[in-house]
Amino acid sequence: MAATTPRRRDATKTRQLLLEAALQRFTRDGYAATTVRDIADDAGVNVALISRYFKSKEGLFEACLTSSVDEIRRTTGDTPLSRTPEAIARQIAGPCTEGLPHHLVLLLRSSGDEAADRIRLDLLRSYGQRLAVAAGWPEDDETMLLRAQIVLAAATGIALLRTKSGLEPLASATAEDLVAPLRDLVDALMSKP
Amino acid sequence: MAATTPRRRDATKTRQLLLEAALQRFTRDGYAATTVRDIADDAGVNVALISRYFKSKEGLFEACLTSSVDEIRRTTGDTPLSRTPEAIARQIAGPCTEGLPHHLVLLLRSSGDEAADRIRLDLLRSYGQRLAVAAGWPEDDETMLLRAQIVLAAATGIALLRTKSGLEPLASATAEDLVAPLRDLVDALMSKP
DNA sequence: TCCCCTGGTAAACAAATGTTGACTTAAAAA
DNA sequence: TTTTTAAGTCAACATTTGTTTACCAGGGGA
Repeated sequence: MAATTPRRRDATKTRQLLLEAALQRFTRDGYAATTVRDIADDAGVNVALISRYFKSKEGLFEACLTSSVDEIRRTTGDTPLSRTPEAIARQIAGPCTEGLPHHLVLLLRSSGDEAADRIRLDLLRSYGQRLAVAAGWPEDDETMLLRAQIVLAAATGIALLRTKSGLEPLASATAEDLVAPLRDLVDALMSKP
Repeated sequence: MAATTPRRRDATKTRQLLLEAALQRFTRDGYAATTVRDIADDAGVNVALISRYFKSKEGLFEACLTSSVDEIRRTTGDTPLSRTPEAIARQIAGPCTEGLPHHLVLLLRSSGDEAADRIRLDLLRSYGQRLAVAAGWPEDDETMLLRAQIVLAAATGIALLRTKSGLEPLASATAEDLVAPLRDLVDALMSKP
C-alpha cells in the first residue's frame, strides 16, 4: 500500500485538525472569545494537545495566521490589475464550495501578541505594494499606496460585514454580484492617470 | 445657585464616566478582551458599580452601542451625496482634537448578545438605505443597496485597519488625505447612470 | 513474544473574570 | 442635630480558562 497508511494515531493529522478548527473559530469569533476547549472539541481531540503541538493558545493563533497568510499569498500571486476585482470577489465570497471562512477576516483578529501583529502587518504592506505595482505605479508613490490600501480595507471591510452582521443584500451576495461594484471601485481608486 | 450643584457623589456623572471608558475599551480591544475591572479602573470607579448601573457587562456594552449609534445618526443626518465623502473622511479620521475612537469600529464589535446584534443591524441597514436615497435611487433598488453597503463596508474597513494595524500611510492619513480617494470611491459606486 | 517509544487522556492547578450581598459614608431632608 | 436615602466600597463567590503533570495504550522493532 502507499505511504498514506490510515493510522489511527497520527500526530500530523491531529495537528492539522486542530489548525483547521482553530482557523474557523478564531476567524468567526475572534481570539479572546475563543477558548482552547472549544477548538479541541471541534477537532475531536484532547485539550492538552494544543499546548503540546503549538506550545500555547497564542502559538496556535500564530500558526493559523501564517497558514492564512500563505494561503492568501498563494492564491493572489501576481494578479494583473484587470483581474484584481475578480480575485477579490472570489476571496471575499469564498470558493463557493469551500466551508472555510475568509482568510481576510483573520487578518483583523488580534491576540495582542507582537509576533502575530508583525506577520499581519507584513502581509498587508506587501499586498498593498503589489496592488500599486500591478496598477503600474512606482511602489514608493505614497498617494497610490494609500489608495491601494483603501482597496484592501474595502475588501476586508466587506468580508467582515458579511460574516458579522447579516446585512442584506451584502451578506448573501455572490462573487458575481460583487465583481461589478468591485471593478468600479478598483478602477476609480487605482487607474486614475 | 443653579441646579448644577457640584456634588461629589453624582450617580449620573459616574455612569457617564463608565460609559466613556467602556466605549474606548470596547472599541479598541473588543468585547471579550475587555474586562469590567479594566473599565472601572479607567473610569476611576469601583467595579461593582457597573453591575449596579448597567445590570451587567453586556448591558454596558449595549448602552455603548446605542450611544454610538445615536452619535452616528446625529452627525450624519441627511448628508447629500456630494458631501458624503467628506462626512465619511471626518468620521474615519475623527474630529482631530477628539480622543474618542471611531464609532464605526464599535459596530463591528460583537458580544454575542442578540439585542446588540439587532441594534447594529438596524443602523447599518438604515445607513445603507439613506446612502442609496441620497444618491437619487429608489430605496428598494437591490443593486444600488448593495453598492451603498459596499461603501459602508469600505468606510468601516478603513477605520478598522487604521486602528488595528499600523499600516502606513493609511494609519496616519488625515481627513484631507482620505477625502479625494473616498470621493472617487463613492462616485464610482453610487453615481453610475 | 516482549519492550519501548510516542500519541493520547484525565485530572488538577492557579489565575482571572463577572456578579452578588453586606457594609460604610456622604449629603440631603426632617 | 438627627434621620434617612442613596452613592460608593469591600470581600467573597462560583465559573471559566490556559496550562501542566502524571498516567495509559497502541504498534513497530528486537
